[in-house]
Amino acid sequence: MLRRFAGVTATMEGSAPRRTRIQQEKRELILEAALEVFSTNGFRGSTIDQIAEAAGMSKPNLLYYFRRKEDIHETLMQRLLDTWLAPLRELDDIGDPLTELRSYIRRKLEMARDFPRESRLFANEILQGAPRIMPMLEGELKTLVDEKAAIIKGWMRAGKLARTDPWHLIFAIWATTQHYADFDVQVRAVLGADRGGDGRFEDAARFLEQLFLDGLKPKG
Amino acid sequence: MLRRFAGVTATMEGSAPRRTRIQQEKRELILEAALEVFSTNGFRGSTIDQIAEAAGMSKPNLLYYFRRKEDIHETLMQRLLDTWLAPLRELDDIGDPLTELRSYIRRKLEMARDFPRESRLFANEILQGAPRIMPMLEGELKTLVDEKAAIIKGWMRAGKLARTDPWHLIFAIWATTQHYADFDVQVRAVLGADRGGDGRFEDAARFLEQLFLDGLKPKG
DNA sequence: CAAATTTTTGACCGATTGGACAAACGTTAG
DNA sequence: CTAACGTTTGTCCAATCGGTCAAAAATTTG
Repeated sequence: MLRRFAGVTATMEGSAPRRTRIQQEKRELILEAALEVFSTNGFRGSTIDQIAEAAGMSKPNLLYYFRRKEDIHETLMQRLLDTWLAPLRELDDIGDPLTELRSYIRRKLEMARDFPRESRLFANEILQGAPRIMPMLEGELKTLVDEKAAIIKGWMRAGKLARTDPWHLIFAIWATTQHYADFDVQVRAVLGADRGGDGRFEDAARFLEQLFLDGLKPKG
Repeated sequence: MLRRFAGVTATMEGSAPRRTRIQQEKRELILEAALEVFSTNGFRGSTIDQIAEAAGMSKPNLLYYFRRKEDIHETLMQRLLDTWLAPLRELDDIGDPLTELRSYIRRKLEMARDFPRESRLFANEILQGAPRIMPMLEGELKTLVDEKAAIIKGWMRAGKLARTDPWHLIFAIWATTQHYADFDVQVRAVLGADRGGDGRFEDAARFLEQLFLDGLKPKG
């Protein structure tokens, strides 16, 4: 008799892998634990034992739901990318350009605040050369960014926005917002006990809005 | 007879550890190799064997110069921090504020271009919670940033700069410049073959200058 | 109920890890 | 030359790694 596995590799046929209630719950539990572990230790720095312990189960039990360590990481990555790019997808041609950009910045900053582990997981992957998601970067991501850069370029041509490089503008928004998730320890250490509390995201939001809209030149 | 070691732990007395010519050269070789390996794989993701091979020597030979893996990382970190904060230390009260900030941004961007491995080594450490340099962040770094933030605040009070949060301004400069080192793979993937070449740093410099000085609002 | 199936676990495996050690080798000073 | 010292390496070790497997335990199905 063939052995059965609760997990399904990503390369299998696209048909829904119909899972039992227990399988769904346990897989969810593992992914949650793995997000915690991977995001703070990186892929190679994390062990299956750590994830299993964080998920409250034995290692062989975990391997019953995900056959390989990489399968967990892959599943996590696929889910992440959808939600991670959602704010940029929402960037819309209709509406006032400055308002549109401001709310994109705000949404990205909220994601850094509410999903710091996802941000760090992504940062870890990119830092190490993106060995597992390179095709996505050159494909899906590039296409999306090019598309949005074209919209921004249109706004600039219409005189609604200062003329500048849309791609580097998007990079700057990513960098400044994700910084508050990826470099959180540093931000809190530098701000100190008094200013490093919960208010730091509102301070950041105010600052970034002013920076991106008006820059640093004094008025008048 | 006591065994001798070419390496000296950081906790030993501060006296110069007088080393032979060979020791200096080999230690330098190891640190160069370790920078390459650590910056792309993280601390836990790197092995002594990898570093030894990259340095062209056997593992026991490497361990003759650095007794533990951590000692290499620690030495690398200490050297890094000095040069890494040098641009901020240069930020000076004399001279025009906008010019001063512009050249700080340019210096940081040049460091991202010329020392990407150092940037990634630092990013790796912060991402994983800065377990090895936390005291430095709360001590030396915070002191330096507070000091420079006070200078910037002075400029703002004098009407030479738009009023905003100096700390978050420094974060934004760090984030936008280091992004081109830490997320280099992503930047190149999104820009594509034509625009992702050597010119990307000049494009970034132009964009960042405009962003920080004038923001995105259209003129007039 | 009982049979079939799914879930869980302890024991185990080969590979890799960081590091120890003594012996061999090279170099230098008297 | 030779003794002392500095350098290099092969070999080894215990711990940890990702992953297997068979059997026990729990659950679902008829």
